[in-house]
Amino acid sequence: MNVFALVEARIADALKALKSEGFFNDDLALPNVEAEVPRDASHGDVASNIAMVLAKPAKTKPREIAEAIKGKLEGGDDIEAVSVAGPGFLNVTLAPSYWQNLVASILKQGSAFGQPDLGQAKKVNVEYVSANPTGPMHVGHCRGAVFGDALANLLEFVGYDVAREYYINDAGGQVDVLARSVHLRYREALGEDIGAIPEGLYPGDYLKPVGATLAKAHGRTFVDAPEADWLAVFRSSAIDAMMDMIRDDLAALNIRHDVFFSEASLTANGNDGVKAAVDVLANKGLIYKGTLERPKGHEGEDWEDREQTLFKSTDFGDDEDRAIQKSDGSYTYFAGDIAYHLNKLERGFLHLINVFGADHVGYISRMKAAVKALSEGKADLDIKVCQLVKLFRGGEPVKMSKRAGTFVTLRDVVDEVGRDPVRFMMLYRKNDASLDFDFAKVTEQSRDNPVFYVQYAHARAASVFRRAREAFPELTADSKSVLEADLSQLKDPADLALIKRLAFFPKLVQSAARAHEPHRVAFYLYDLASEFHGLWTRGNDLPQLRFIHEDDESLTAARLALVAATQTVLSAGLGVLGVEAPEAMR
RNA sequence: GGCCCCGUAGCUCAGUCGGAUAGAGCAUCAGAUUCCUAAUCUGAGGGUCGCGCGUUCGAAUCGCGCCGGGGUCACCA
Repeated sequence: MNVFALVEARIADALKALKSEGFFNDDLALPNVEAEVPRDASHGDVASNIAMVLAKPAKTKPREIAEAIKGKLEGGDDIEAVSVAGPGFLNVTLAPSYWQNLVASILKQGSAFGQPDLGQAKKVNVEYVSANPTGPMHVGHCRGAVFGDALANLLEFVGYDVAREYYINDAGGQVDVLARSVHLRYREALGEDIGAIPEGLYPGDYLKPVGATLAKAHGRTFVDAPEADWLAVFRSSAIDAMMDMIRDDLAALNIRHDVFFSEASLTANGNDGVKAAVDVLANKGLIYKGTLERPKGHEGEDWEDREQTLFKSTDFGDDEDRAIQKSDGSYTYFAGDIAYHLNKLERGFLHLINVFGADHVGYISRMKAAVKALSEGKADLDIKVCQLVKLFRGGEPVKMSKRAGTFVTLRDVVDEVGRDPVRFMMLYRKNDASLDFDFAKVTEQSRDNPVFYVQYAHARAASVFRRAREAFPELTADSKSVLEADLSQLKDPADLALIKRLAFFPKLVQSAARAHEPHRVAFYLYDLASEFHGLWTRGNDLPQLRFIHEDDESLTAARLALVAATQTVLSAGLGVLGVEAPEAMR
């Protein structure tokens, strides 16, 4: 039980006792007790606003309630002091022994520390990246990829059963264009001069090897053959090649998926999963023929007023109904996505998370409407939007143009900056705020980069153990002497401040997981690293705060226990972010 | 024009479920290393939380209306 849960439970007990003694009316419903960190450490270790919450329903002054609770809490195990402050805050200070014992508890739990069973092994589906299989990943995909991966890690960390999915858009017109582009490269590989790549086809050199492979496999068979003969073959090898490339790019960022779900598979093998999904909605009376109004801002002349097959998404909070079929009768992308999400539901997922880029925000409300309709409100879909990443180099924006071939790929960024800084920077910002990414800042001025700051803290902890080995070879992080050290020696305020920061980790991880916000972990790690660096340097002035005392093995063991606990939490947090926790920085 | 995101120190950004005197980094200024890695630390200055109204015992946080920046808006994916 973490410290907040402990205090919450104590207060809840106190409320029950007060109620049975007639302090409150019998019909008063006792609310959930919430405890948090007070803004100012001088207010105590844990604070609760429960008295103010209860004031109105109990028709009693908040301070009066707080005083009554205080009376019940005082003298309890591990509680050193209770005070009432301000309008009615209840401030609780825990005994040093409680904090000292926590260090042992962290070491005992190891990497399991901070994993409250929030998820209870419930199944969660996280869909992220889902970039079109028409080329290498560009830098714009980077943020959503890292975010989705870290979010999946986070949910796994708190006990969810997470499936990481990638939806391959391999069924639309784009992949036919891809196949045609590859056909040109195929002819080129056979010696033909294809000239400039025509407008509308994919010009990238990355298609050359695909053409060459097809040339080797099929010779000249398809050079003058009608498109119908080769389209499917070329499409499928092109998609395979692109997905291999994308998987490599993702691997460079340490990102993996459990499921690559093919859009085309929905309608393969004689099944029509899209029609089936549309039928599900039709059976609920949610599909109809109708016309949409021309959008206000749409002044273009290419607007056609025509009847379409529509999904009544406005019944579920969308702004307008959405098209299911194109003018040629084939299904829209949205129809396929409905089928995919029905598939997720059929696989037993009631918690769905999609990670979108900012350019897809307009898609959110229809997707939520679809899931609401398909699941009859039983499933929840959260859509996390990653805002755009703007690239800079030394303060100057990096201009990108696909035509000029100057667009920056994900691989470019990883190669130049490194995996860990890329991941950390992408997570060192709220997902829905736009992000300026400056190559110069992340590389040249690496001193200012928070990722090194956090990693350095971990490396320093490792370094202490390397040094300690010289004086006390037996004092390893997992040794009995360290695990069972006399922790009452950790009594300096700086020691206790670090321990309290460690104690916050479980609550932090829980709230980050609930909010689906992995960036909170990154900021926490920065704060924790700061606390540790501070304690380290304080050893300059106060020798008793140094970690190694060659003339005192017992004290060294206790201080090493604190270092090990810090290292454990840093490592766990970095693990959630998918950033390496190095043993050394040089 | 509709919808979504953002607006907090000179700059880049945190701010937990509505809580106490709004925080950090950078930059500026002043300091710290015979000693576990100075990729570190200590201190100082710096604020109309875009503006207004409302809800509340209490608002950076919630609601409404403005202002500014960005994204997006039948049929593509």
